[in-house]
Amino acid sequence: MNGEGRDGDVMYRIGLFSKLGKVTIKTLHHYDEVGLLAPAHVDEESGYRYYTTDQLFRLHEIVALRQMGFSVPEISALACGRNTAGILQQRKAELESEVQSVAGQLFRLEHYIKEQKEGHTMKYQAVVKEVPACTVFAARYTLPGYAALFEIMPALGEKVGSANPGLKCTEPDYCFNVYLDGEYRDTDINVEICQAVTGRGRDGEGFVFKDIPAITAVSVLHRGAYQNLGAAYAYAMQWVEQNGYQIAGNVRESYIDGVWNKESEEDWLTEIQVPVEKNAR
Amino acid sequence: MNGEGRDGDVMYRIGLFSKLGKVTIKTLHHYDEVGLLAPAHVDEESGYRYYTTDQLFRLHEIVALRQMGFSVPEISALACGRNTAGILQQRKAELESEVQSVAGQLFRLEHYIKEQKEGHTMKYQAVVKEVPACTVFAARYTLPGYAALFEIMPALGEKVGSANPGLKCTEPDYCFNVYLDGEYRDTDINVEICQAVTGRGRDGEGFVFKDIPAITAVSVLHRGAYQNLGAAYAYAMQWVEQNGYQIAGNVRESYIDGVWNKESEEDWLTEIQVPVEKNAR
DNA sequence: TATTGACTCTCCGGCTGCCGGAGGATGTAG
DNA sequence: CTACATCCTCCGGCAGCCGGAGAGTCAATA
Repeated sequence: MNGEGRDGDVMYRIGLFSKLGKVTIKTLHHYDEVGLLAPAHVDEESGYRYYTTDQLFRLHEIVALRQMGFSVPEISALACGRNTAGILQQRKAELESEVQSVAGQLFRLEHYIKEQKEGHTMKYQAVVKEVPACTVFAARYTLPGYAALFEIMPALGEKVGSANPGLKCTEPDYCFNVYLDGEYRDTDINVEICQAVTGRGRDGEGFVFKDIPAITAVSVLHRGAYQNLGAAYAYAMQWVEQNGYQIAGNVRESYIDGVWNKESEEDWLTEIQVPVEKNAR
Repeated sequence: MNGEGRDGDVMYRIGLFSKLGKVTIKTLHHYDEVGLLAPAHVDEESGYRYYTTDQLFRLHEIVALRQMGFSVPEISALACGRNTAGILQQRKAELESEVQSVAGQLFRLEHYIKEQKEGHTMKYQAVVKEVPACTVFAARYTLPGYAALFEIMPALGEKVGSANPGLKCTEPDYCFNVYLDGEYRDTDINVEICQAVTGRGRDGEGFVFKDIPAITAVSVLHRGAYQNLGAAYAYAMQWVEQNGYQIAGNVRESYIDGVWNKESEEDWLTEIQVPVEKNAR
């Protein structure tokens, strides 16, 4: 019925053993292949695998570790006893960040569902992205109103260009404004205009070059005229707050499509980038 | 510099577009292949993909959904607007159970680390497993002590067998006891002996057949003499409590190796199975 | 003793959401 | 005209198995 090993132990064939341990035959094959759990005996002729209850013990250990989410190589390492504490701590850290991440996903999904229920047209989508580091030239202005912005920009470009011949904008273009006022204003707006370029140049009157570091940002795209940008800002800010993030820098308003390449205001495309960090729980 | 579409829109090649959207080229290839996001235009000769800022909008939506953990087919379905609410709810349920599961893993790992720190020899490993449904014959006894158990069992087998010729035990064998006393006793022990068989038979004097349903159980293996089983019970119970489970039925003590096939008590192998359910948070 | 029928073996491919690289075509600048 | 960057299409790989094909084994029956 059951095979007998040399030492008289009961030997189970893989099918029975898999039922004893409540794992599939395929899994046992796999563990054999990767060296996690070799059968006590393999018949040389038939290739049949034979297991003993000792293996059941080992299997239990493996399953327990798998149920904590360890990978097969990790379990092998743990079995050899190398760097046990390190592996455990590392897995703990992984799990902790995974808890955060799954909770975050759930939060975002609930936010999304709620919005949809409230009948929003899902005009905005917030996305977390990494914005790479870059070099920009920056100029500060106090403007009478938003309209003045796009009169200034060509002139600024000209000025910087003539002081730095050969200077090039990045491709794709990355040009953004930072509003320096803590509050909303529609007059006397303090603004910093930044334009990403391919290398540093010499500072000039009213503009400086800076290297800005990479950031993590929540990004919201806005299509249409600038007068409605407020809604995009509101959405982004609300999203940040409700999804467990914290604002970690000045918000950037980045111009993708605008009057320079689209006739219709409806086609203008602007991206709000809110630098963020994860909330400490 | 940038291509121009028929309608005058700026067209981006895949590299620039990937930088605009902060996704890799490979990802865009992939989304094209699976039909999630086709480029606005593909050059027939060169095969080059060209994207517009419209696609950027769409891409944003996709990324947002991916960041909530939706799969590609789910996003396709959401895009088509079929069964939107259902998919959202399903994903929500998935995420909720994932939160549970990851928290559970973390809990178990912490338990494991703590044990290891306390210098336990990791004698026991708890594993959650599904125990399949089966048919058993069961008999109840009040025993003077544990030793009596294994005198009774052969006789019981005989009795049931003679009343039901042709009856066979399952393979692998599954024989367990359930202690009916709520507390520990070492005398006047109320016990139910169960033996899994391949089919129902006729009830007889002192024994009945029953179909027992599948359960989820926490399993702990114990190797050695029965007098030390207490430690395994203690471990199992503590584990259940500390890892967010709840006892959901009578504990089974299942005999895998024993006096019938192992000479040395040290080799006896017993499995404690504690039927459980997840705690409602 | 041949024949079932239940097991088991070894490949091989597939799942997800991409990544990495080879080998070759295209596009743009100097 | 030549670099050099960019792009294309395969192909294979990742983790931890699952499913199936095709062939060999084992124990018991007819």
